[in-house]
Amino acid sequence: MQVSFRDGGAQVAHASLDLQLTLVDSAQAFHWRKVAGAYAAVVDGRAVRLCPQEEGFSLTPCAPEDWPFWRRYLDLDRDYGALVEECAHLAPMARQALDRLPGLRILNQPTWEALVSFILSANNNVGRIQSLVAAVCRALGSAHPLEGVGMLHGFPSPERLLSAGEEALRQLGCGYRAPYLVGTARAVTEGFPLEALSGMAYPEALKRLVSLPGVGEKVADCVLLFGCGHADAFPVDVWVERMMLSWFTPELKGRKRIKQQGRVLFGPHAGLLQQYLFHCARTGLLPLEEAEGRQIEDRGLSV
DNA sequence: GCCCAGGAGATGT
DNA sequence: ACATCTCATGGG
Repeated sequence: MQVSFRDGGAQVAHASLDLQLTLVDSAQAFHWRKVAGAYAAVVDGRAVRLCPQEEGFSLTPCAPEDWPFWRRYLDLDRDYGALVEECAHLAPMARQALDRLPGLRILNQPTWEALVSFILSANNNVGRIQSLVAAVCRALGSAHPLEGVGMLHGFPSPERLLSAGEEALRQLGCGYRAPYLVGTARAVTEGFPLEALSGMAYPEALKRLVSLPGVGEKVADCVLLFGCGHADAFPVDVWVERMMLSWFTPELKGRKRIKQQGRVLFGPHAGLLQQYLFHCARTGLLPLEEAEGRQIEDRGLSV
């Protein structure tokens, strides 16, 4: 990987990052806006535009001192080839999922941003999560102008969510998740150790997260995987449940047991593989065996 | 109208 | 421990 800085931005030569797949289609983040073939968002207060280039991508603006942040966010230091080798012994569907999605990387998002996103994701579909996150950020997040893009909005701080209140969040379309967001924001302002989660052992970090309102085991695992660097966290939603039953462990009942099985089968990077499998199942890229009473229809996921 | 969506929380057994 | 309900909201 080679990086050069000019005109206030960074040019990155990197063969293995698919921006559309990683930032938009794979549903690990919901706030990236597509603008004329590029991708724009505010992350941790930094407005940026990512643009695919021949043999890599550009990042604007990006001062040299900001580069380590984005490098970490995009998980560019991980050897995804090693993940493929780790999974060589697994069932064919696991290797196929990895083969089918070159350039999918697992983001390291700010913990608070992942937490807000996945509280809003509960019993909701990807398209609506995207528009809901956008509405909350636009109404309550700080505005950042970006040349060639217009105004971008970051995630509102815990203090801002708390002062906005439940009713304002309902007005924005959060529904019954509004009080969850307010309660979690309050806990964070009162000292919940968000930044310490990445340094805790997985079971301890999970226990802390599920103590927050609106955070059950699935949401907690998403926050740990996408926002705390816990690559062994294994979120089980409806798609992962269907996928596991169809491809790996038929007749295993209950998401708790499916998660346990996934963690044992797939090992310390189970969460990374989970994301490949999740995307293949949800988009129909790899075929799910038809379950009782459910037709596999063609879902248009143009986004 | 019904069913579904990267579920969580409360209640009952 | 497990099953069942309800909770907003919008799209198919």
